[in-house]
Amino acid sequence: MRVTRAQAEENRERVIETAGQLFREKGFDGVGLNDLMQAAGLTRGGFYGQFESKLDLAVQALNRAQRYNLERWRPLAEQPRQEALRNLVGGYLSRYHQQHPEDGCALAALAVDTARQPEALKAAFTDNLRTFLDFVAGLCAGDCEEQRQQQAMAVLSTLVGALVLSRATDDADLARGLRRAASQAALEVGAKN
Amino acid sequence: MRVTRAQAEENRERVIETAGQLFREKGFDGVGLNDLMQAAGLTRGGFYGQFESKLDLAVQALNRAQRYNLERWRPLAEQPRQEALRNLVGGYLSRYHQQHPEDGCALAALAVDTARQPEALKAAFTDNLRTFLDFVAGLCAGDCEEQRQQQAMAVLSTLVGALVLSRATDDADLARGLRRAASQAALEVGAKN
DNA sequence: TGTACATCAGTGAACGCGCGTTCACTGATGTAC
DNA sequence: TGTACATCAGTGAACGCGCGTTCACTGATGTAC
Repeated sequence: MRVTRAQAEENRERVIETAGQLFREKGFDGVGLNDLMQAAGLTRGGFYGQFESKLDLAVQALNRAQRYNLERWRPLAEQPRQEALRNLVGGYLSRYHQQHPEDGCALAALAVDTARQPEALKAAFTDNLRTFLDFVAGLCAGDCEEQRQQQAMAVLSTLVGALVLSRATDDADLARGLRRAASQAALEVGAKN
Repeated sequence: MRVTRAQAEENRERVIETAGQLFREKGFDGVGLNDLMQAAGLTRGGFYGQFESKLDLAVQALNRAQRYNLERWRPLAEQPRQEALRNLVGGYLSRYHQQHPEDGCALAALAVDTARQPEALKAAFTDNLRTFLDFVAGLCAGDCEEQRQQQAMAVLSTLVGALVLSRATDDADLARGLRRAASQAALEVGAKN
């Protein structure tokens, strides 16, 4: 049952991406390696040929998911700042993003889970958080770098909080209210100079 | 091994409170009924004499934890609005709250977990969220109820996001930066009229 | 107030199940000649 | 280029363990007389 090296690498990648989706949807503890490998079209036993441990995979899946996620926002940097910020906020607090954690920001989907996991994962989370903050800071209107960093921290906190709360409620109106109110506040905070 | 009715009731309460702490610390999936009952000084088997299911307990524990939590903030309503809001924000984004989810806001500690759980739990979460939003709205400075509600949603989103992110990072400076920047933004948003 | 007995809070073993991880094995791939 | 063999990606059974849940049992509590 051996497989081409290229095929093996492709399998490995598919496991990482599938894991990224499943973890964001169900949490680290909510996904078994069996489900995971099956979802990637492989069998249980192959896992330890590809990864050191579940934690090892978690680190890679978090990195991958957030890298892809950032890549999707990246084009915004071409737009005028204010417009870009508006688009970021609008996209981040869209109904789609609320309803599809598996295809969204890993920081929001996995922050609480990460807080309960070993240092290795928190370190990876921190890297990704910093990268995203830098990106958001680039869309903020403050007139010095330090101010833009602070704006980015406030803006991202608002976005993540609203997303996380809106996902936890069963009331669609309340969820929309949260996203709307947070959008407005985030824009105000980020567009000041 | 039968026990006084009063004692039984006391045991039940202790299980609910212990569960509230453990769930906030380790998540719903991170706590087994065995650990839980042991932490409450009882044995595994007694659980189903007291509760219908783990989900049933989760609902009660979430309600209890958030009720206690709100009671602690309640005295702020006696203070002048602006001061009260400052105290709420300062306390919510304190280092202590960051480091002690088990003794803090259940909305922040369990939002992501709740999003992955059955409707019954999301409904309970929603009730508690509404109650907390009403309380926060009472400390906001907007000049009509609707505006204060929107301010409360934005403020709480900012608080929850900053808390959740600060807990997931291993960098104490970054965590402090997030709490600071979010504090300032939340105050600005909530104190406007 | 004292005795006889029904109630039921809590015990601890057991249920089937899925977890993360290990391992002997398979057989196509990649390599050496 | 063709053959012989070592490598190793992936398989599937098995490991010990803890999960949520069930249940027969115990014995002090609460109740009826």
